[in-house]
Amino acid sequence: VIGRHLQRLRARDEISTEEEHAIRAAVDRQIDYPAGKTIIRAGEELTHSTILLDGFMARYKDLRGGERQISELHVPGDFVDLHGFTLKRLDHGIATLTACRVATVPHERLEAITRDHPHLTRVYWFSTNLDASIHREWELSLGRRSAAARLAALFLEMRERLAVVEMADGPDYDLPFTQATLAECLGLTPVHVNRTLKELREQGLLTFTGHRVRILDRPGLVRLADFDPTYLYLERRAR
Amino acid sequence: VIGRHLQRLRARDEISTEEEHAIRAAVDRQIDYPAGKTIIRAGEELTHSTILLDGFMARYKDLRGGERQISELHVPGDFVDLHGFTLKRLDHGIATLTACRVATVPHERLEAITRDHPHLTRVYWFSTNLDASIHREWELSLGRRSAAARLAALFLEMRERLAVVEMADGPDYDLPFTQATLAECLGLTPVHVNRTLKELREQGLLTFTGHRVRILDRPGLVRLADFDPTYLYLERRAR
DNA sequence: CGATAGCTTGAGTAGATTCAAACAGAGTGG
DNA sequence: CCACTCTGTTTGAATCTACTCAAGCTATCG
Repeated sequence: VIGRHLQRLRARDEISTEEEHAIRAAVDRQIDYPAGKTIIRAGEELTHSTILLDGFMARYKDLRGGERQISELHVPGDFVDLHGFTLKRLDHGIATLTACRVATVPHERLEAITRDHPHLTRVYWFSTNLDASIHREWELSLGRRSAAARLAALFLEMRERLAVVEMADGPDYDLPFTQATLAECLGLTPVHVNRTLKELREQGLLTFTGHRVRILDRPGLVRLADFDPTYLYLERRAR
Repeated sequence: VIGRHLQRLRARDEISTEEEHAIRAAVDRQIDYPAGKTIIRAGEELTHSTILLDGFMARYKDLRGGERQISELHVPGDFVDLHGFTLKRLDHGIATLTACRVATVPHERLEAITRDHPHLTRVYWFSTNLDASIHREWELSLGRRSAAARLAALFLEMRERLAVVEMADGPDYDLPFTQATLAECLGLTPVHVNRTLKELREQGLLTFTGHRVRILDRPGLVRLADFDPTYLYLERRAR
């Protein structure tokens, strides 16, 4: 069940079979959620963390006026609230974007890992630092990229991340989001996302229809977004 | 020398004297930098991490066109590139905003801490997760807050963070930044920052002159920004 | 077949940008 | 000591990107 999670970890570091066993032993139970459900509310006390097995989730923060900002998207294999292990309460909510299956990991078992598996601890620490790196790239998008460049950067990022868990067919992949969800990621309105998608389509850069992304001109998109995937830390590092 | 760093850690968790000794032993040497110097370039291989003892620093990412986005500000006591311990190369640059004094900590000593001090390891892991939490709050600002609300949120955040290391005089504090630096934090142009600061001043909310922030109407600012400081995790947690 | 969610397009507006110029203050050298 | 420069701040005018409000469209589902 935890295969994609291991793929994700092994894309960046070596995981010994002993460590693999420790991870498998840490997993408690599996849960299924419907689409559009908040599974963790901001400020809630946490006793376990959650590995996303299947489906898409989002971390989000809201403003009083109801404006929502998604701060990160999660794909299968991601530890969606591993940071909750040290934070104990989250500063944000986590919601499903599609139907999802997750595995839970009790915090006391994570604590045991920090006692007994220093290397694996660093791997998981790295994993939360990777989330922070993605946050920084999104800050760059939100602060300095045009609407078109933001969309390009988002679609390029999702392709790389989905490819790690073998969920991309070459340049194409499924992304079962509404345009309103994209707007919440990009700090735009749904209407403007719609217009900008049309632009990208008319320029032959990509299409996004029926919840599927088709990348038509990757070099063009990379140029438009000034996309540099090093922030995803996809090189395997020596132990 | 490391007093503010300990203050910062102890604002959030208990640090035993034994752990304090371990931290002091991990510190290698002190370095002084002038203002406006990039001390770590994106992608550079890292062998040590850096505690900011005095002065202000920023993490930043640039776009091809030269637009710069600051992703986080650092105040004295912060471990500015602790995440570099697990990432090994940073996805962003780090620059001084003022003259700074830092202490360096070799990565092999951090690795020793992960072997010998599980609780302290979690404290430092928490610390990088706190950085990520600040990133998320900034994503919210950049994506959904108006220019005035972004400024308000930034000034409120800096007051809280500086108060932890006793660098705030009640509601006022020194913030030796130019308006251009604020613009790079907030995803705005310097011109618009200037106009928006004027607005805040005319509404009696705050003044920012001569590198000093004077908070005149905190409730008004909190309302304007919808500021909720829980993302700074300032409550002391039980061990 | 109507209801609903999501997508699309149009028209008018607002917030932020760009370009430009003027101004203030600190530091420098003659 | 004063002209000069440099950096940073301030203001104005024109423009543009993205937003708002609104309506029409499409596909899906009970």
